[in-house]
Amino acid sequence: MTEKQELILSVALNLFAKQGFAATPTSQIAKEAQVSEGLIFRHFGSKEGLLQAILEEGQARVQAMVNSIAEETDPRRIITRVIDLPVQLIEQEREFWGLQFALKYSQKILPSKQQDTSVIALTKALYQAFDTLGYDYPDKETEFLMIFLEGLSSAMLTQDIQVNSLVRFVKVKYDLVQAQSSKKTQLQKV
Amino acid sequence: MTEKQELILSVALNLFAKQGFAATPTSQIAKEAQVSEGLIFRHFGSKEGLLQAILEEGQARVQAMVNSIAEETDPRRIITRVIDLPVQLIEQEREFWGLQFALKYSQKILPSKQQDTSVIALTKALYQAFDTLGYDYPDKETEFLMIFLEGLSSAMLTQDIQVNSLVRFVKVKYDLVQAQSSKKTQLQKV
DNA sequence: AAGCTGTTTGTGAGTAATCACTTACTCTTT
DNA sequence: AAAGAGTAAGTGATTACTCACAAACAGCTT
Repeated sequence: MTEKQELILSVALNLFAKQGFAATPTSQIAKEAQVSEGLIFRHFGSKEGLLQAILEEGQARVQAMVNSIAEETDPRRIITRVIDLPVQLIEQEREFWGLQFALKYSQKILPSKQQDTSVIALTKALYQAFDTLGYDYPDKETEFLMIFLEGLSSAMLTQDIQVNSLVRFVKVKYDLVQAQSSKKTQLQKV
Repeated sequence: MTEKQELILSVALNLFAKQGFAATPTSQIAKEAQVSEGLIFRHFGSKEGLLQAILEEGQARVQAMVNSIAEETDPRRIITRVIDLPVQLIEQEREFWGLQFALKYSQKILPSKQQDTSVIALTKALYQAFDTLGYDYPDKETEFLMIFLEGLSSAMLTQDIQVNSLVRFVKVKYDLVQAQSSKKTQLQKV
């Protein structure tokens, strides 16, 4: 991977996230990366090939974090880390996730099965955690939390929300941390 | 509004939702609507004007439903109807909402202040409902539910989930309906 | 009814600009 | 000297949009 190759990837990610894939011409990528347009096609074959390279690079980093969560044994730690995961990922790579979410709604782009397996692994870990903790409907509880986290990710990308206080609130609900005041807000388990 | 004008709007919505705004040429819209390409520009001025017309048309329908919820007085009915709203909207106009979500992540398109005011009105109604019911942190509770509903909408558009059972599960959590079995899963209020 | 007139609706053939991509070539590294 | 990295100048196809003109329709006067 040469310097210019990495530069192209980074500039392309930046522009795809900002303007959208279809609305970003390769000529603009070349110009801002200060390379010839032909180099993009030499390295990545096509504009779609460039997109795929960007997506695969980002996906590898996710996989590592997901695996680490799945190895966890303490159910409360699992739930905590699943909640923290999207927040960390988006704070680290906001542009990448903005692009991911934008692509999600255009049925043209293939979702690269790796992403599915990540989500499935996370779902399984969460289910076992809720089950171990004695929740009555661990499957629904899992689905509920996963969908909330999808909304949280979306909100982080499109609005500016106070993530920390909201995450704390959620953790209190799931009895993962103590409430700050004497009042209680947690979910009732049984 | 002539027949062909409505035809253009409907075909354009269909294609924008399926392929994305930038990836859909006006020539394709004209072809599938069986009108001359010039007619699109006669009626809507530009491709962006066409998009705006589509968005404004859909937004009017939302406003009516939101207003009706805000007039509600019973807090439990408010929460129930806020939860049901996105499900109904997406079931009625899946393509329109697919387009809305896709546009959300491309910073280019203006979000048409009307959408903001709808969300604000909904947020206010929800806050008052939670407050009336004696929830400890009605603001956090509101934010939490709104973000979950954003995730629910997203999930309805991109996966196929069993919405009904999930919505029921949520309503049990908020004590809006009875649990089917003797087990309890609802949120604890105080 | 019939004719006249102005406005709106609609068409088809343009247009310049831009698109993704290619090719012939040079430079750099080993 | 062989191979990959990099470039500049193209390529035809496609893009959003325009324009000159025709058809349809409305109202108004005979």
